[in-house]
Amino acid sequence: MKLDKSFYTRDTLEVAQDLLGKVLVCNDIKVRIREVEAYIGAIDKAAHCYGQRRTKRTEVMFYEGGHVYVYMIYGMYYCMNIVTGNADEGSGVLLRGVEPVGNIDAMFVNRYGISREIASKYQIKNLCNGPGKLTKALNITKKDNGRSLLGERLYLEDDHFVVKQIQKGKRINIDYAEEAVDFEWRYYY
DNA sequence: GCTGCGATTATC
DNA sequence: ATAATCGCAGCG
Repeated sequence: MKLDKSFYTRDTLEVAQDLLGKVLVCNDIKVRIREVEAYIGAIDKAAHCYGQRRTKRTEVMFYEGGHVYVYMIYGMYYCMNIVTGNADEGSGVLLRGVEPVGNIDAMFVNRYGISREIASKYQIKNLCNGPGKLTKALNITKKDNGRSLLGERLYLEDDHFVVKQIQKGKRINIDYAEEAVDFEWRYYY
């Protein structure tokens, strides 16, 4: 079942936890969400849109929940967020890790430019277990910034997979965020 | 215009 | 532990 708008326009921390175990569909590739981090601009110094910082880059973060915020990091990688809550809220959830569900071969080609056999030195375990890796594996780039998750190319599915135990902890690589470094908004299983 | 740096990754 | 690599935000 495809998730509709009402799934995304809720409290960000609830959406973040509910995202775990859901299936992300991108063209013909499917992956299951394993690790996420929430970012809430109104109170979160780690968020790009902290303090209503509305720039060309962060504009999408202020869209209504159910859109995708993609930005480039370190000049080399893209990170993908799912925008949550109401319009002008400025919050979202970063996808930090997923696991392959369908069309793993295409993911290998996207990641390494070669077939899975030839890329045998690389392990499936490392295929998409990071924010920059998963966008590469799914071929998600700047062109997807602002895209709706209610469309055809990119959307989420609930296949009734049950996550037994959700783990939580502090977010990764946000040392600059002062008190927000201690917010336990990273969820995984 | 300039500058410093980042919600990362692969490799040493 | 460190290089790779460039768009963005802040400043002026």
